[in-house]
Amino acid sequence: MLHEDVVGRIRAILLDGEIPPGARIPERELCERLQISRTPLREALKVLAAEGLVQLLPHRGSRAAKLTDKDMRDLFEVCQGLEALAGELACERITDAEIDAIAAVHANMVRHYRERDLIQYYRGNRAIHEAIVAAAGNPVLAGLYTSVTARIRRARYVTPMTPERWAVAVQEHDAILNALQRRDGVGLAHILRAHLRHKREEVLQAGFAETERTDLVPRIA
Amino acid sequence: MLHEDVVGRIRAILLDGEIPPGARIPERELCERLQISRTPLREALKVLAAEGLVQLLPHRGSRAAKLTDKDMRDLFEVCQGLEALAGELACERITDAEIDAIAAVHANMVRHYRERDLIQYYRGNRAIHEAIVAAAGNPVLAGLYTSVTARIRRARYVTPMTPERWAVAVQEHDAILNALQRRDGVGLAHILRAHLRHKREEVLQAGFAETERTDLVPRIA
DNA sequence: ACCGACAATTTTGCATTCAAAAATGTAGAA
DNA sequence: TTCTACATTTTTGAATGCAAAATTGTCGGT
Repeated sequence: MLHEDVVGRIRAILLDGEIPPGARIPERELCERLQISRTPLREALKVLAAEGLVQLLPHRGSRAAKLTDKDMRDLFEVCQGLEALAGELACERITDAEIDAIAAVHANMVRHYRERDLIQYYRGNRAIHEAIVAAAGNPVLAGLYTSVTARIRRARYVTPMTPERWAVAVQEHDAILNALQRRDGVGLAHILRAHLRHKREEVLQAGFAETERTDLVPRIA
Repeated sequence: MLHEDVVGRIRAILLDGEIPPGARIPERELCERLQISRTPLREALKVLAAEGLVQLLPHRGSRAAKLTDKDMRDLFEVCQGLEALAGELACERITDAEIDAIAAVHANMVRHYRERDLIQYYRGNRAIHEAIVAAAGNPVLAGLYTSVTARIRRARYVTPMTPERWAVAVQEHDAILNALQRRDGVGLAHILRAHLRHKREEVLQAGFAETERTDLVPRIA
């Protein structure tokens, strides 16, 4: 197995929550499962630690990183900035065909909304955001976006929405598509930021952060 | 030596250009120099590869990454986005004391400009940009900024400037400080973007990219 | 002399091994 | 019984060893 594949496999395990945030990462088990020895596994863990998905504690092994409220806020904030930038660049560079493709995904997503199929709705939703970033034609930006969004993926695409919030989100997506079609970069950036700000507020309100707050858990006695 | 230190040492060696872009990274030599074995060295190289400073070629070792014109453009583009975001956030969160500190560095930098001391000018320049990012109070943003700017540091802070361009850059910095003092986030974001766009144009014009363009080098005969 | 095939050497990537550190378990004293 | 000191076990972090791959060097054919 290639180094990048090892990193990818472990990343997937972490993102799927198979090793939940805060849990210790069992080196020996993962070695058996991936059929590799500790050397390449540990190389991968250090890479993932640099990405922020793994927390390394010297002489105490590694844990799946846990996000505090502050982390979540910071990540969303950066994500807003990256998507806004992507939106502006995309409007300069996107082709008509790419816009049409996004419009199709959008229409499909709206259908899923009408059917109240949250899973499928989120799938389309994510595809649209990623397509906009891809259309920006900037691999550096795309790379940062991937690593930042990976860390908030679960919060962003799992949180249930109130009917009101969901309706607003769909409206925002109409506006996003509209700005794209008009190639209104500034407008698109604006909408994307608001869209993500709303999502962030929702996520934080839902208390989706992963802190255990052991300091608030009273000891027995 | 701690893992993070190993990464830092090698990063420094690469950023100093001691191993120039495109050159092979001599594993055995580095091991001796850092007094470590190949295992921790290779862990560090994988981390640096994930950062974009090192290029790994399967079964062919690692090289110091080389930036093409496109890479340079992309990195500057992202840097613009990050600094603009940092500027907006900084205006919301910066304290009066922090602004005063930046104003002091600014005054000093202007003095170095009058003395035509490019080295010292760049030092202050960089300190100001970093202080703005720090004032944004977002460690995630700061982290991305660090890794993106590391890759363009040499291009950004070594390129000589024409007297005209230098004068304009100083004016832009006046405007940056002014926007900060007025806590005009939108304005600051605007100026920072323009400032970096100009720098990027300058760098690209100077042909600072690190591509060898072997395809353009005519063979003998 | 020049090119290509084959052998020798080097380098890479990973498994294994080993010492040090941390975690765990145990026994004895209060 | 409960706490602490000590021994045992486990886990971590790094060095070494080994097989596979790539590079280099050599030789024979043209």
